[in-house]
Amino acid sequence: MAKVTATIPVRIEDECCASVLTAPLADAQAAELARGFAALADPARLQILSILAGAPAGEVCVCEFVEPLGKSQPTVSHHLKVLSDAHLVVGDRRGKWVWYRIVPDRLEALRAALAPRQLLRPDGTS
Amino acid sequence: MAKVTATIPVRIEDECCASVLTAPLADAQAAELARGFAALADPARLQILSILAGAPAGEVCVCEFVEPLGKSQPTVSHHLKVLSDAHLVVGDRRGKWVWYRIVPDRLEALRAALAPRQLLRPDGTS
DNA sequence: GCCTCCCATTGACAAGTGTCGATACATCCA
DNA sequence: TGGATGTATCGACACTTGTCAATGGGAGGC
Repeated sequence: MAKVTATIPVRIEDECCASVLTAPLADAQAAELARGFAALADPARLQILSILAGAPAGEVCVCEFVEPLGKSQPTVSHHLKVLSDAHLVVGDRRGKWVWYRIVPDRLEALRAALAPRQLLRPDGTS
Repeated sequence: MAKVTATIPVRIEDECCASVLTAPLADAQAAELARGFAALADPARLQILSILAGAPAGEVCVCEFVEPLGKSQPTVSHHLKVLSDAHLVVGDRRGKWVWYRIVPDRLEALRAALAPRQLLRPDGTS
């Protein structure tokens, strides 16, 4: 926030675009957050996270996703890669199988970015 | 969650894809959440929300976005429409200008969907 | 060695998205 | 009524994304 002469309802006079509002959320931070939310912007990927979150052991074998999602195996693998690239999940190979689990910190960071008070301002530049 | 024979670490025997995990997050809910996150999946839109969140009066005139975002007016209008369609913001016309403000409930709903315990399970089907 | 199984990658395609210039619409003022 | 100003829509474009069939690669069993 920068200089704002009228603190409250800004009279509807003749000047609307009074500059104000310096750099909001820095470009780099906005881009980083956007990448995270983009990874969440697909039903299949949300269902993957849902399945992972509901798994008793906290991790699920890749083959467990194919049937519930109703997608082909390459498609499932693609979505897992997107989530993995976004650091929302990590995979662990054990023998023939690969087990994925959620990365709680990353998810929490995205959740925190939507917090009411410091909305989208991880640096506290409110 | 449905029937799971082994409650904990699922032996690495020979059966991996043992069905399990019935419908996770329902398709409709997943699609709805995905639409919400898709609206957040763009740096320009996150900056718009950031500017709105930082505005003293909680609302900002459209023209206030153009300069800080560095995008053309039609592009800004487009992003506002995306946020509006996702019910993340609402616009209010006053005279020549249109003032936008955040819809807290909608944002909170998306944030809640990322909560650790009931992760992505708004219906509590954990 | 070879075969089988699980998963990842590639290639290709349709569909969706971000962007801007041009234009239309809405409102206010003279 | 006409012009000026703020905002939304349209058309077009490049780019990205979700999807699957086909293929490649790693691990275990024979």
